[in-house]
Amino acid sequence: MTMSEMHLKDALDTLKTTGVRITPQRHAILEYLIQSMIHPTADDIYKALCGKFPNMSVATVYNNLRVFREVGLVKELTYGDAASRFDFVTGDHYHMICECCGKIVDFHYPGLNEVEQFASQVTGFEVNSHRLEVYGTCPECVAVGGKKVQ
Amino acid sequence: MTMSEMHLKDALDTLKTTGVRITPQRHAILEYLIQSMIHPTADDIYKALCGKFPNMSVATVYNNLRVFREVGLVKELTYGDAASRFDFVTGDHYHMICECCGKIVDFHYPGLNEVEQFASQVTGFEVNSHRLEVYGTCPECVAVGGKKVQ
DNA sequence: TTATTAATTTATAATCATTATAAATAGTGT
DNA sequence: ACACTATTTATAATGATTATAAATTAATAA
Ligand SMILES: [Mn+2]
Ligand SMILES: [Mn+2]
Ligand SMILES: [Zn+2]
Ligand SMILES: [Zn+2]
Repeated sequence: MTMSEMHLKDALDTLKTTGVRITPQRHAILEYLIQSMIHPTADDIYKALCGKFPNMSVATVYNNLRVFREVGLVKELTYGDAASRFDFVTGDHYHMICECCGKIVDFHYPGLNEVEQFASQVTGFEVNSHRLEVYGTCPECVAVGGKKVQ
Repeated sequence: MTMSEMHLKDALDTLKTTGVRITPQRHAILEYLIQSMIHPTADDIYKALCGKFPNMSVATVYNNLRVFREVGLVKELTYGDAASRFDFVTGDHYHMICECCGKIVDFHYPGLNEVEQFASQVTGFEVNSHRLEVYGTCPECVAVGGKKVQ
């Protein structure tokens, strides 16, 4: 069994135990998210699957992404004006984002617990989580001398 | 001269040297941003000033916030569905955000340069900046047993 | 297998932050 | 005060996301 197949099986199990029905659309969205490396938007997913599901509504994609987020299968990466992007959850990692072409690349880094603790002490908040993104220019965009777009 | 007055003077100087005209609306928006502690949305600013400027358009607020961002006077904090919030730039700092009431509190922390360097090495990107936010529950919301809302 | 039932999907309209447009107005240097 | 142009205003448009309600279907038990 490949890694992707294992992730899919685990995800379907999670849905089953959470009492969420497994529909062909949900199956396909999960499958797409697991194999995708691009951190797709809802519309990316819709476009990728509307060949297989000609009647599927964008609302279905949004609805299911919300369901997946609520049961912890998916993380939503939100940005201002631009559309949210979705990341199938496998483990903690951070994102490097190209300000020229929008590419998002994963990277792992040993936790930032000390920052969380420090922030908690100095603000008095109870800490739940944190979000770290690094912005820059990807090698491809550097090569063609790309300028900041988004 | 108070700190706020100095910030305002510096900001107006920046506009002058950048060739951006100083209008009453711009003056008022800057003044409001400098004294505000709440990291206001464009609409917050609009509501706060439309008493003084009964004919001002929301578009004016948005336009000027973009101008201020472009000349480096203001940072835009973007979130998914929710409206952007704006922060008058005085120095580098991070944000602690209450997931219950939405409050945003500043905190300072010695740079995360090593994370930037690490990320650059491992991804091959040229790094420009990073964004770190810590999420949790503020003391007030903890006191009343508030639950996660946004 | 079939019937039942509630969850889900679909189609469509609504929402809401933000941006675009064009005409009216006003800041700045002379 | 004048001329030139940036800015403001009013309004419409955009685009991502959500709401609604009717039609469909997954899951479960008889
Ligand atoms: Mn990722
Ligand atoms: Mn701040
Ligand atoms: Zn790039
Ligand atoms: Zn709070």
